[in-house]
Amino acid sequence: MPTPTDQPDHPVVTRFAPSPTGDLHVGGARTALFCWAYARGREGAFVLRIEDTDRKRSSAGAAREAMRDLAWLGLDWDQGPDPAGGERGDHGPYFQSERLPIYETHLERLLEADRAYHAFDTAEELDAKRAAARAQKVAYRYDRAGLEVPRAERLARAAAGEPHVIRFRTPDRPVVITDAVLGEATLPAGEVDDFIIRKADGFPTYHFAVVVDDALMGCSWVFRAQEHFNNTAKHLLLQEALGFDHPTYAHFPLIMNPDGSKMSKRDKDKAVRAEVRQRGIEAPPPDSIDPGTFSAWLSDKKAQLDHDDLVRLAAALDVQLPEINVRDFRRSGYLPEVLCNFLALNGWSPGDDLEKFDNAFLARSFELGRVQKTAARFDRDKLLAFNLDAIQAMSPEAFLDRVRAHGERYHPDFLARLGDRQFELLVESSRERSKTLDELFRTNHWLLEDDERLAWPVTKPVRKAMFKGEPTGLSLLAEVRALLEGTEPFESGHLETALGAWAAEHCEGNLGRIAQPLRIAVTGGPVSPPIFDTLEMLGRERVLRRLDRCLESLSATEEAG
RNA sequence: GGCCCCAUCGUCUAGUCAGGUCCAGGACACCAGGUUUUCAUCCUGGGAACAGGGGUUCGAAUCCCCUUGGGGUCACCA
Repeated sequence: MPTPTDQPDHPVVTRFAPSPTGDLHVGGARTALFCWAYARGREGAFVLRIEDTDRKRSSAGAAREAMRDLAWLGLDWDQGPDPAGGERGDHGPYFQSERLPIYETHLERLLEADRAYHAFDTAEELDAKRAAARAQKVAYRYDRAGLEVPRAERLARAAAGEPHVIRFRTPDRPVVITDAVLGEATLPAGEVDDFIIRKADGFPTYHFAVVVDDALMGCSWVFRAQEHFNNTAKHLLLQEALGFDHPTYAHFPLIMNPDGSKMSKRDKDKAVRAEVRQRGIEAPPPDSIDPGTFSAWLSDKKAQLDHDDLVRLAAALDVQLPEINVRDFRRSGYLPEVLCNFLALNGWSPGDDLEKFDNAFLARSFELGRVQKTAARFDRDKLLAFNLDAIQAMSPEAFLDRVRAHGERYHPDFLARLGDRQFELLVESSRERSKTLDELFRTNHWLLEDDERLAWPVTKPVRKAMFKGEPTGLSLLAEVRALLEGTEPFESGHLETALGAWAAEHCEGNLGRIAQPLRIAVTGGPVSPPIFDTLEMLGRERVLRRLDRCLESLSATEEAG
């Protein structure tokens, strides 16, 4: 049973087959990206199949979201569900839950040939055996208890409707797996047991469905994550029993957290929990999440907040959630083309010290021989640097469009409170300091703050800018007020000229002496876009009001201590 | 624990398959300077790795073995 590593006569058909049990994980996204690239680079076809054989955990919503995420990444498929309705391709349906009769046909063949059998073990019996194996520190393998029931009886009991599963009768011999990236591996005989191929609820298991579908859909190349490597033996055996050709397998290295742990949705919960614990928080911040939910979560270390609550709580605590799923990266303001580029670099590289490229290049250049065998640790800092570079390379117009689209999706309230010109100015002045599309929404709350409620907490940089030096920033502020009142028009360029001249006279030409106190006065803190833009965004009236209140507030502070 | 796989800077990686041009290259991060009205950017420079031990060979990051370390898997989940 040779597994072909090269199939010159086969058209290239790859597939991505997510299980719609939650958001699309970045690891899954990378698998999809590589599958897509391989097909696109070889005039092949890319199939999307939804593996929803787990009735309890699958949802149509998750499948829709996965398709939306793939589309966002720029990955299109030739065959599979069509998000607009219906499906593309001739080998559908592409939801496994709709293919039950097909699986039954092939199951029947196995049953008839006695290559599979009905088994009536209860879940409790199996659990007990597993626990026993664990206690003895040996690997659990199904003991074929089901085969002790004579075949005729098995058939009769199944026909009578007794609950059962169907198991594959695994041949007792070693299995050689040939993998296009890992090479050859031999699993010794007995390593693969009589695994279940149809569950008690009548649905096929992953192993059975994947083998049948890959064969029927003509998928000649199976790419997936390394966690599936050992499963390949089961699939190879099933293909033989069913008389199917073996596809070429390639297993990609896993993508791990920076600390080497598995990247999982739990990490987000952990990040928030760690922050809550570290700050000793005992009740949720006002307007975040339900106090009952919060305390139940806090008191149970194993509990996980649902995603929306987590996002709300993280926002209230100003905690950055680690991005795990594609939609997390989207929400954080990463560019899809950058995410693809970076994801491709985790596990593959084109060589020649080249690391910036687009999906078209990836499609042209991707080859299995250059795929890494070792797990990669996901470095968000480097991703961020890539995202920054891409943003800096964008035209101001393109950046404006993309930030606006991002804002409409994730910060509609922010957008609604700004005038067009105000928003454009904010975006323009933020571009060269933006690492993500989301950053300017997070760091410019001063713009939305009510003038009458703005406060000036005296932090170290504030003290330095306002109270130190001779004259102090605070006194310079009082002097510059008249200038601001008279500058016409109240616009960035004019303000720059006027304040520049004023600084030459009053600050020995050192603009910083007045810029920083001004920034603090009008924003409440030491960080904002360039000062002239900051002033224009606010407008004269608000600038003066904030200035007056600041003078009042900080003069009192200065006198007090 | 059984079985399978893997191993180059802190991280992603080039170089490995066809041994010499590699006292190991790039990027991110880091450190030190510099530019800058804050922050961020930007510029210059720097430290930083072939896991260890045996072989094979004139010659090993590259081939072989062992040790160590890491990962995967052992579900009526995929």
